[in-house]
Amino acid sequence: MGMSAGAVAEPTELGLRERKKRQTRDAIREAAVRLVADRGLERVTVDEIAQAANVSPRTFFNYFRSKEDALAGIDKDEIEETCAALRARPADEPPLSAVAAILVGRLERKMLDPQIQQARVQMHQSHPQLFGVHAATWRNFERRLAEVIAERTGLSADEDPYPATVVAVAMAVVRSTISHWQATENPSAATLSENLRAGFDSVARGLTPPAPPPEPSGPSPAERSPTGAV
Amino acid sequence: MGMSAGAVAEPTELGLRERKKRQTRDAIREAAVRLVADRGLERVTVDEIAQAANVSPRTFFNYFRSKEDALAGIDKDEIEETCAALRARPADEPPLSAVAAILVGRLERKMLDPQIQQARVQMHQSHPQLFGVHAATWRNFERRLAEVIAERTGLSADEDPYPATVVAVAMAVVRSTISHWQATENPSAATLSENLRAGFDSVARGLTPPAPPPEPSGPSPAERSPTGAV
DNA sequence: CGCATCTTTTCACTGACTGCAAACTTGTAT
DNA sequence: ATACAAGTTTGCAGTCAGTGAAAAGATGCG
Repeated sequence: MGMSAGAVAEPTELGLRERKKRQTRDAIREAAVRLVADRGLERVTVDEIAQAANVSPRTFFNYFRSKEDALAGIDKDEIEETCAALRARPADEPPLSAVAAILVGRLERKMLDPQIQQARVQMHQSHPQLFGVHAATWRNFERRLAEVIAERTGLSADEDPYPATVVAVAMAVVRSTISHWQATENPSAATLSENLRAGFDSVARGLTPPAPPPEPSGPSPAERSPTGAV
Repeated sequence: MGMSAGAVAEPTELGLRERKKRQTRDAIREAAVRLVADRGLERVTVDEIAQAANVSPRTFFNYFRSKEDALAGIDKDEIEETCAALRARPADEPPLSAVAAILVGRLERKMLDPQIQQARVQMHQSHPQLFGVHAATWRNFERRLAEVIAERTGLSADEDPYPATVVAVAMAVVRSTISHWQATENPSAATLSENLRAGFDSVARGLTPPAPPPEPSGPSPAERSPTGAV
């Protein structure tokens, strides 16, 4: 088949085969996301996704291991980037602060595209099963970060539970805060970062309880501690 | 069929129906865990589990929504019990301590049957997908505990992120510690509790890093610190 | 063109899971 | 005891997810 007259602007590094494959993959993913966003996860069959993407059902499984897999967007590169960012923090910074900083930064960057991010979070809220697909990846993510913390503290990631604990706790703060932030009518999107920082502050203070709001019964006014940096 | 001579010591609060249901449920769960621990998740079919539990395959699905569901370590009753236990802690105890206490207690009680429990933990390690199924349940569990913490602290679980954070962090400590404990050759099963307590202590101290062990670079092997713990 | 290689499709199959109606068990009022 | 209401288990028939194998169709290349 001769090349069509309109020369492709792209420097066609990849052969026709590779291009077609990518195209097919994208078509399937796009069809899956569109259909699921429309009707919900269990109201969409693989056959329908395949049909919408103009491929056979079997081809769907040539590209994705499961229906959920087609909806995932997990990036190995991001793990590496985040590890590098953690390594780049000042060496004398306390581990929790360092992890907090990179996780908050990551979130802030992601929130720049609220459309996609909101949709993704929403999807995880309404289909917690999707969490399962990512579980292995997140576990790996935590492990890698823990290794970096181990380097920074001079501990052994295998022997000492501390690095893993710091990372796990930090992740928990992020998850919990996002969930809480989603659940409340959030006045402004910007406050997520503030909430995160407040959460990390609270952990850094050993999770001592904050002063409750003024109760009608017996107000015992403990002084509010000034919320500084993490 | 007459009751056997050995009269049941239990004060039969529940009718025969309810008792049989629990019995069936337990039988299915036990069969599922045992078989999966033996052969791995994908080498066991629902039919086999049902057969091992002496019920029809259809009955399996009357009790559990999926194969994975039968392996979930938490049910509604347990959530209620744990919430009650948390409510029963001294009112002046710091929230983190209270949650730590009930979670450690729960774990210790479960570890009384190391066969099953070990298998269960192992399963989660080798089949991270199971987290997906648990995600919804655990989320609910966390939510209920957070509500109790909210009661205890006089905060609003909806408005203040603190209760959810405490619970989420505590859960993270437990998960992380179990995982770490599993990964290391554990000399004795009893040290899990100690590790958990150490982890919670560390959090209570704001996750400040512990002192690192002597560095291997210099050929001056300082005496090993008499670390009883970890 | 002709051949090796890769991709897609078809087919047949196992296993998860659901709805429905029949059969059976238990609680209870008579 | 008996009978009836209500709950539980089961078999059956069917849909959908997911896999292996081999035929059929593209593509790359000499």
